[in-house]
Amino acid sequence: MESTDLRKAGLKVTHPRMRILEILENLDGKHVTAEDIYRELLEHQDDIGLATVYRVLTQFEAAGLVLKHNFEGGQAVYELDRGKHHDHMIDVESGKVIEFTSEEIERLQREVAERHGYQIEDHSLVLYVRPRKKN
Amino acid sequence: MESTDLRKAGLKVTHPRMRILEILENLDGKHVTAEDIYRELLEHQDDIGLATVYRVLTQFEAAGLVLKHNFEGGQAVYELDRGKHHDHMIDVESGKVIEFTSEEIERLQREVAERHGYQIEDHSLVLYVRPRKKN
DNA sequence: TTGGTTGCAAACGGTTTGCAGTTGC
DNA sequence: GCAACTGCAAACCGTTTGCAACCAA
Repeated sequence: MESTDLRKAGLKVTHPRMRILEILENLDGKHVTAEDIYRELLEHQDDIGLATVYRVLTQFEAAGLVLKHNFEGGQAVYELDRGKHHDHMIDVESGKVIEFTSEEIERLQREVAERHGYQIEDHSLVLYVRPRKKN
Repeated sequence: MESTDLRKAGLKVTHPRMRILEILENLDGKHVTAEDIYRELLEHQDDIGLATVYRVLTQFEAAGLVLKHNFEGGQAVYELDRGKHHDHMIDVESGKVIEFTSEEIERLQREVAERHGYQIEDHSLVLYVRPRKKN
């Protein structure tokens, strides 16, 4: 992912955008808040404002480059959209986020929607989990 | 649902609490924001502050009397917890919220969690839907 | 050259909180 | 009587916006 992706999205290739894209790429699977990115930038002496981080993330989302999630009504978290859809499981003890997919669940969702005369536009499935007891 | 429920929850039976409980009861299935309740109270000349509405809803949630949902990062919406678990489908055109249940989806969720060594504590499933095209 | 982009500070909107006065029990 | 509760206004916190300076094309 590089400057081409930005141009394709009709966005000028600027330092803030490239740096934020880089940071998102080096996350493999982790999810970050706007502030996480902002702090990371500060640590590397990049003089990029928090407002810019928000603006860039919003543009990236609109361009289909990143996904935004609103887990448990606090801060929004972002991740690069690598194309393969997945849902999330959050370990409530450690805060760890696990990604998973289930074609069967997807199918049942479509079925339920259809049964009500609808078609699915989007969906959000989050499991809040706890390490299994070994009783 | 009445004063008994409040006492059971260790809450004093006050006018604000009773009124808010009443309003929640007369919703059958609809979902309201704190402001919705506040406006409803104003219309009936109840002199109850918005802060109180928030405090009462938070207490009701902790007491297991109401459910709070954070659909699409705006305002939180509340509904009375009538015991039977359900998920939500939101018609993105009209904003209408439809409740549904699917024991099969629930089962698959438990399976997925188990497969990762977890047990489900809670979950949130929201389908954003659109009336089916008659192609 | 110029329109998109940026940093800053101020505004925003939903929610929470400190406090002094009030009320249920 | 006294702890629980309330209304009000101010604080909070994540996010957005107005604006003048800046810079990619």
